[in-house]
Amino acid sequence: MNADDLDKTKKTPAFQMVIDHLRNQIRSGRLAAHAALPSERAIAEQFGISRMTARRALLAVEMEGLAYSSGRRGRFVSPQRVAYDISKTVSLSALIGEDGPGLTIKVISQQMAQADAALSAKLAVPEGEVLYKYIRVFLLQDHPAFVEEEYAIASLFPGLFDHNLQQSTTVLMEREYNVPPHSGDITIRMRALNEQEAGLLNLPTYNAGIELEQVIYGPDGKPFCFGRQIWRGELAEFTAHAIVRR
Amino acid sequence: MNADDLDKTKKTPAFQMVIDHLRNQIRSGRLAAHAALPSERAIAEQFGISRMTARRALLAVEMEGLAYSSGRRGRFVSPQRVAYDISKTVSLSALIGEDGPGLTIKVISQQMAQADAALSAKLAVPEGEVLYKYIRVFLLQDHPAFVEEEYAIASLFPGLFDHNLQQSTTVLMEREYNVPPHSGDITIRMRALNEQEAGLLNLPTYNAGIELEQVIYGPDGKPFCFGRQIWRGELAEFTAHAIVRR
DNA sequence: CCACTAATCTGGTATATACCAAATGAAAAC
DNA sequence: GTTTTCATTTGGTATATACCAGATTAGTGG
Repeated sequence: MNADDLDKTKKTPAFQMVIDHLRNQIRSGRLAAHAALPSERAIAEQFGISRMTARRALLAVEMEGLAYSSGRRGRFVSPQRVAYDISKTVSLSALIGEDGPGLTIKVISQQMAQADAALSAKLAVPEGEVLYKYIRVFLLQDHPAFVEEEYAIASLFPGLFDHNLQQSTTVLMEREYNVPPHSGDITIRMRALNEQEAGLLNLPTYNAGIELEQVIYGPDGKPFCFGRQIWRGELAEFTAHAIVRR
Repeated sequence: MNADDLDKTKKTPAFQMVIDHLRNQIRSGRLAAHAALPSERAIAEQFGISRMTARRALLAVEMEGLAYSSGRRGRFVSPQRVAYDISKTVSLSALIGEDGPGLTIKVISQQMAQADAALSAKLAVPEGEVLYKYIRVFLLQDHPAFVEEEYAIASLFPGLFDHNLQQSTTVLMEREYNVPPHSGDITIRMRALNEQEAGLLNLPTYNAGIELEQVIYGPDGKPFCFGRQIWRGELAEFTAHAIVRR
């Protein structure tokens, strides 16, 4: 498809037609995950449009989750979404398996923190309660999937920071502290990334991602951990099995 | 805040600073839901930037879910998100209550359809099985929240289309056909809107929304209904309670 | 006061151009 | 063959301008 195929007499904007073309190319399976897409300038020349219009089409395809931009290196075809059953597990790394072929966890920061009003409500602790706070990036095949900011009640997990946080913390908490996750309260919404998240996920700050917040409860029904994951929108897929209550 | 406050010697792009300003204005609560935001041209003049840059900031704020654009009428502050507990109910209208003060359901189309491969898999029926297909928009206080495309097995609901579809179909199916929803399988992801969806939700087609797909099962464990809801991203918030299984 | 028309405002689409800065590839030097 | 430097390519940011078309407001006439 090229400039001759852009029917400019129709009502369909040029950028839409380019979106359709790119979408078809990606969805056809002809391009592998992480395969490079043509540059803004190449598309502009190919279709006889301005670079800004080409850019717009590429941004839309990114928005659709079919592609991602990687700094000045170019844009690439997105890998498949990760299906995460939120009604069965509260730990993605436990789900995928830490020894799975593609999962990498990077610790970005860790520190002691004190519960503010919001956190004290989430964790059912008094304001000022000492918490562990750690921020990590989860990468799948070296491709950042989501950023997680998590808080754990310090009194329940003495010496938590002496352990390697590049693993499932729920598995760690169960193994080392005998605190198994029994249930979780989860909230999912779409929102924009902040600067740090965007930087860690290699996305512009105004991009939208999917946020998954969860409070994890132990067998005694008390919360012990609160986390926020912000996912690249094109990678996230959450499933659940619901039993209807009346 | 105006042009004097845009510090152009810093590294922060102008559009980011305008985003921050708009975001603060909206989040401060000084603007009510559905209050008008300044136009692109007004912001460009106020901050001494180009209209394209102003536009970019406004689009980002929309993307963040804090505002929505309404044709050529302008941009407005988004209403609050609707929290929808997907682990308890499979019917949003039943949740909100059809006699609730703000819910309106509009039927966009209805027709008989035949199950293709994908639908036959979802509904556990043979390909070619006769289905009801209906597309509806759900509005909250006259503001479109999501578009739903739903399929129901025709043999289970004779004369379904003789009923008013401007109501909860799960409630209708239980009341008129004694087919109560027992459980559901739900999938949530982020994707771009197609043209029809975008038109119905008053959004540009390249905008991302949250898609919620669900298969509804009766007490006999057989699926009877499959639906796809595509939500305006700024309005959706899904919650769930998970029991951890090992 | 109401209806119609014109003017104005709004967001939407597109372009050409300019510049920046990170990343990559090619060429030159050791 | 390896390292360094330069050139090119890439996405990112910004601008001024043009035009379109829907929506609203203002003005005019009955």
